[in-house]
Formats: sequence, C-alpha cells, structure tokens
Amino acid sequence: MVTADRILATFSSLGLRSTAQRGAIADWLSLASTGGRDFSAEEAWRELSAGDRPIGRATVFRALDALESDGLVDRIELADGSRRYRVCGGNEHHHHIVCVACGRVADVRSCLSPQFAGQIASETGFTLERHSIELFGRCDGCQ
Amino acid sequence: MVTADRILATFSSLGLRSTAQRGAIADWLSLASTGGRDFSAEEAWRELSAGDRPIGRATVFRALDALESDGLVDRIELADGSRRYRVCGGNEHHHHIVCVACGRVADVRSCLSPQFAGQIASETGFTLERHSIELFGRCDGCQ
DNA sequence: TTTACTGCAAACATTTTGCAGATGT
DNA sequence: ACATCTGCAAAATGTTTGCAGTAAA
Repeated sequence: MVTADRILATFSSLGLRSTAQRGAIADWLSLASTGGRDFSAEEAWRELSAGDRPIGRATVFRALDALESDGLVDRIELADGSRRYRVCGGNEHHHHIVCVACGRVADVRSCLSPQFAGQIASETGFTLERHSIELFGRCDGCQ
Repeated sequence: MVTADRILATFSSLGLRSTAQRGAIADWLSLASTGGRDFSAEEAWRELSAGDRPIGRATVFRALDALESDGLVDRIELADGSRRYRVCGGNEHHHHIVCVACGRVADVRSCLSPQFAGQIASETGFTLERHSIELFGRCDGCQ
C-alpha cells in the first residue's frame, strides 16, 4: 500500500511541482494501491474527472508517465495489447499474474531461474538483458 | 520456413475462400517467414500495397487475425505496447527474444521450469493457466 | 517574475466497422 | 445464385502534442 504522501514525494523528487491536480492524482492512486487495483490511463482519468473538479486527460497521462519512469507505478502490457497501470511502490523486480475470471492482479516475486539466461544463450546466441512475463490464471476465489 | 501453399491451405482449413488478395498475402508472409522477419500489420499492408496491385488495409488485418487465431502466425506484444506479427508455423509453445540493438527476433524454446507453477500457487494462491514471456537481449551479431 | 503546469482541442497511429459492389464456389 | 470478400472511407481507440493562459517557486 502506497500513501498519497509518498506519491507526492515522488513527484517532488522528480523535480515536479506540487499542484492541486497531482494531489488529486496521488489520492486516487493511493486508493487504487490499497485496493490492489490495476487500471488504464483512460480509466484513471475518467474517474478522476467524475469527481468535483475535472482534470485534463493529458495531465493524467503525463503524471502516470512520470511515476512510471520512477518505478512507483508499473505498466503492464497485457497479451491482448491493452496497457494497464498498477501502483507497485517501486518494489524490486517482480511480475504480475492476472486472474482470467475476475481480472484481479497479484504481484509475483518468483522469476526466471538463473540458468535460464544460459539456456537462451546456447539456444539462440542472444545474451539476455531484460524480460517481461505476464501470467494468467485463477485466483483463489475463482478456482 | 512456411510455404505460401501451407498458408493458403490454412486459409482454406479455416473455411475461407481462396482469393487473389489472400494469395498475395500468403506469398508475402512466406517471404517474411523465410527471412525470420517480424512486422506490424501496417507494415505488411504498406509493402503489399506497394506492389503492382494495391490491397485494402482491412483485408490484411482480417487475414492476419485469421492466421493468428489458427496459430500459424504469432502476435508479439512488445514491452512498449507495440504489436508485431511473426510467422511461426504453428509450432508448439515457444517464446521470443528481441535484439535491443537490431530488432531481430528469434524463437526461444526454453520455458518456465515445471516447479514455477507450484511456486506461483504457494506465493499468490493463483493457479497458472497461461503465460507470455517477452525477452530482450543482444543477438550474436550485436554483442 | 520566471518557469513549469494545465486544459483544450487537434493531431496521431493503429485498428475496426459498415456497406455497396465484386468475386469465388 | 448466393454467400463471402474486398475496398473504401468513416469511426473508434488510446495516446501525444502544441500552445496560450494559469499557477507554483
């Protein structure tokens, strides 16, 4: 769970000013984080704008970009090509598993085994630099 | 390497008629397959249309959809969200590694270790159904 | 008072859709 | 003949950009 203050602090550490809009974004993201919720940029913008005081679409996109570059939020590219975000608090390297029934997302710490890179090298001649894994399954509630 | 005939046969096995356009698409894809090349739908359309006889954009998109549903071509969702295709001949489950320097793509047969699913289950409570892995590294020529 | 931020609306890139006419079976 | 395909152009989607005005520092 990531507090609004921490998000605000991240903005500031990126050299970005503290504005009312970023405040609203921080609040909203903190809530999303508490719920373990993932969302699209559009979705975030729509919900933020539904509130008392609307906010520009571009503002939300730009904020999300900034936070993602910092690592505070993760961008998840689903297998169908849709792009989603998730507040992961800049934790160390991890992956995500998406429930095919209810859409819930959980963090996964397990990762490629160390010998995997060696296997790749001998199989393809490539050296491995980065990887992204998207997992799909069923959460405990949906099995 | 996948022949144009095989692609045509795939169309037909999907209950799709054999048309001049699908013929041109089969030829082009077969060539791409020989070169181990990956491409976006737009790219395929542009090159196909550059030839003697232009072809409709939607036609190419629809053909690619059909072939992908059959598994003859793979859709690769890159980490930046861009979507690419690659003729993989309906081979069994595999992944892709993309060279960060030259963009070359290779097939990777290595996969998640068998105990991975168990690890996931104990860690998250999810059962694993599917996964997609995108790997990024450097090919032998670019190291 | 300076510089960054915001909102807007337009641009953008890519994909999908509806439909009338062409074409394969 | 009849159902499917095609091409077109329009709509849709989701994101980015340029710019003039607003607000933080």
